[in-house]
Amino acid sequence: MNKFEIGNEIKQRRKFLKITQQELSEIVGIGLRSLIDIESGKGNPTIDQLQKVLSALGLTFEIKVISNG
Amino acid sequence: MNKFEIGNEIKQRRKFLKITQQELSEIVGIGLRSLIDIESGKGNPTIDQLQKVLSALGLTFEIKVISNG
DNA sequence: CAATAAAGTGCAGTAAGTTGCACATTTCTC
DNA sequence: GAGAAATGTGCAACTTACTGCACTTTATTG
Repeated sequence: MNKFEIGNEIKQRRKFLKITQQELSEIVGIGLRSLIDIESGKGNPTIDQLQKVLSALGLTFEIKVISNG
Repeated sequence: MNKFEIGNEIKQRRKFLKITQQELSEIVGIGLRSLIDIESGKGNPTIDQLQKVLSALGLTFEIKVISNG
């Protein structure tokens, strides 16, 4: 899962919840500009920022071992 | 999953693979100091850095919807 | 299609992550 | 338990992310 996929997941989820980037940025407490960059995959956010956004959207992330099955 | 848990996952995996922090930092191409901070949960790395470390360890991460089931 | 809202961009200042160094502490190994 | 290896810390420089602003482009709505 790369930055673009992450951005898309976030964007999809935000749209599903029917909120704007502006609204989400205010809910999360990060700059609108940062959120835009995250969603477009152009940014390189810190874990804290990513966590905040995911959390606000009812999302979370897990670490997994890459398996061959 | 918070930064401490992430750090622990990484540390556990690294030890499982029997490599030192020094070695892993060289494999990944990041500073030893950064890796130490990531493993201890003190750092706040960018996605790029986290991805590099996870990838080198044969790990990956997924975004999931938080469910009530 | 005109008006408005939403999304996206370049830029520059501010805040924060990254790194190596020198050193301290903990953990192995004999 | 001495010596060595691995892990961890404070610090300062260097680099990069974060943010708001002014503006452009792309939906959306009447």
